[in-house]
Amino acid sequence: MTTLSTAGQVLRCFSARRQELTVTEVAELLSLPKSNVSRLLRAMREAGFLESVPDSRGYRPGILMFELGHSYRRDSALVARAHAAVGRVSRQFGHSGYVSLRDGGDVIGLTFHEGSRMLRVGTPVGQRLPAFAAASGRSLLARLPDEEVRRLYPAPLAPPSPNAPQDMAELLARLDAVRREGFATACDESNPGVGSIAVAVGGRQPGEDACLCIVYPLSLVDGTERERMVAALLAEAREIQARPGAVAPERAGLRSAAA
Amino acid sequence: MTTLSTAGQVLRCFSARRQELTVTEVAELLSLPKSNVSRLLRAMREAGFLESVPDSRGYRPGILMFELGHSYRRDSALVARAHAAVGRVSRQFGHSGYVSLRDGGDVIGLTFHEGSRMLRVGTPVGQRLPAFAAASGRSLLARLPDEEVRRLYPAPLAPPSPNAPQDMAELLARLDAVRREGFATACDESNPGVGSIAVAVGGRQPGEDACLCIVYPLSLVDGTERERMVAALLAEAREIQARPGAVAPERAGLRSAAA
DNA sequence: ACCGTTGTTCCACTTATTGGAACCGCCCAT
DNA sequence: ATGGGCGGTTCCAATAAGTGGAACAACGGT
Repeated sequence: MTTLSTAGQVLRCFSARRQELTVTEVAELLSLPKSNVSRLLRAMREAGFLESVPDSRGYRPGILMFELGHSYRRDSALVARAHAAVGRVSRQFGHSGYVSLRDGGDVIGLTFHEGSRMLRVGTPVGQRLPAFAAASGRSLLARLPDEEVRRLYPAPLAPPSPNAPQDMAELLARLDAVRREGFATACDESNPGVGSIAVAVGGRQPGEDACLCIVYPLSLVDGTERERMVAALLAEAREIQARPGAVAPERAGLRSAAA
Repeated sequence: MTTLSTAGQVLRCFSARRQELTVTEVAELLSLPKSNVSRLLRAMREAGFLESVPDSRGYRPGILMFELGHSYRRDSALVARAHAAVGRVSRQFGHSGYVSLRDGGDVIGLTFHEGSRMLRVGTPVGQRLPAFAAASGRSLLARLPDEEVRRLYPAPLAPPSPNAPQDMAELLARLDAVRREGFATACDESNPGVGSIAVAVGGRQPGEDACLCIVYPLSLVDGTERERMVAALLAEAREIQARPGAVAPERAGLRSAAA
């Protein structure tokens, strides 16, 4: 193991839940000697990857991570168009929408358009979910051959709810349905009370796909509205696929703030 | 030099301008042999710090950076209160506002509240500016002793505009004024056409300070409005300082999206 | 003041990193 | 077509790092 890959493992220990970690916690999570972890975390702090939390022994990701995170794919044409498309559907129905990407067996929210109804789903930006247990994730997984999906989940699936696929066979069956129908849906899977509809759009390379997803409170949406949202998302995705090089979306205001 | 600190240097080569870098570019920027850079970038990709850009030789920061960046200080009470306070002043006057932090001799935008006027200043979130040439930066620098400010800028200042401090003496004089008056201002410094007013609030530790900043188009604001904005910001900052442990701001909607 | 916990330092051992030079592959100009 | 030129990779011995068990130090709590 190189120092660099261990450092990567350390960073993966952080999440929205775990915003702060100590030497002992990291040592246990990664099964490493405390001595190594102690030096590694200090070295990562010196290098800017981490910072010490004041009045605490803990470490947290450094401001360098924050800075880098905020220009991620800022000028990707595909993401920009997907974001604009999601925004249109979101405005039309009043439900929140977002664009997400796949990273291995997970999906991560990339951009968000907040819904306009009083009861609305909040932002998933920067959050990681298991792809197999999310509409957005399955819409992206469906673009891979079954064989590759199997490789992404070598261990048995750990479904977060009874509505999620319970094993590989069920997952593959649902992916097949996504391939036939062109969209994926989920109800009460990774997030209780939330339903979602997702359509993937392709980049030039496989693995460079993005996903358009609308999320809504289950209590608010009936079959008719759901079908209209599916149709709207499919139409937007078709438009993106049909004309790969089309216009980027507008940006309002002066470009960047002063101080 | 350890691998880790070199990796940190590599990441610092990226910015809003430079979203993608090749082996040769990094080798020149850091004055390192191409052989090392070639291996390092590959190792950083394997570890998740970077990803290869499709149809290009280039590398860009990886999705791991994006993920980590989005939970940075998400649950800091100081930042949350500062953000809420900036939001109130921003709404009152219609101009954009933001919260920023100092990192060495730079400031970085952390949260943003968009203005409501047709002409408004855009987001600085995740962007790095030289602290000495920004109102937000000077409000934070003013909390340090002169001696430490000198240490932060060992080389002669490189002012981005004639309105910025041209040398260390002028900077220290302006910091002194900030300490007396309690706020900092800037016009046409790092961003042309933009004026700004900034007030710092303190964390428990020095260096853990945050800055409340209002930014406006110079063409829209006269002396009277400016003074009222200064007063509003000062009042908010006083409130934060007076009651360090007070309430966090509201968050709307269901907490996190499903998929 | 003591104990348990957490983090750091030490040191011999092992392994990775370094950087010059040679090499590969691609694109462009002749 | 062919020979640069350029960007990137690979090779290798010298060098500098990382490793982990154990002893040690620093806190916090009772």
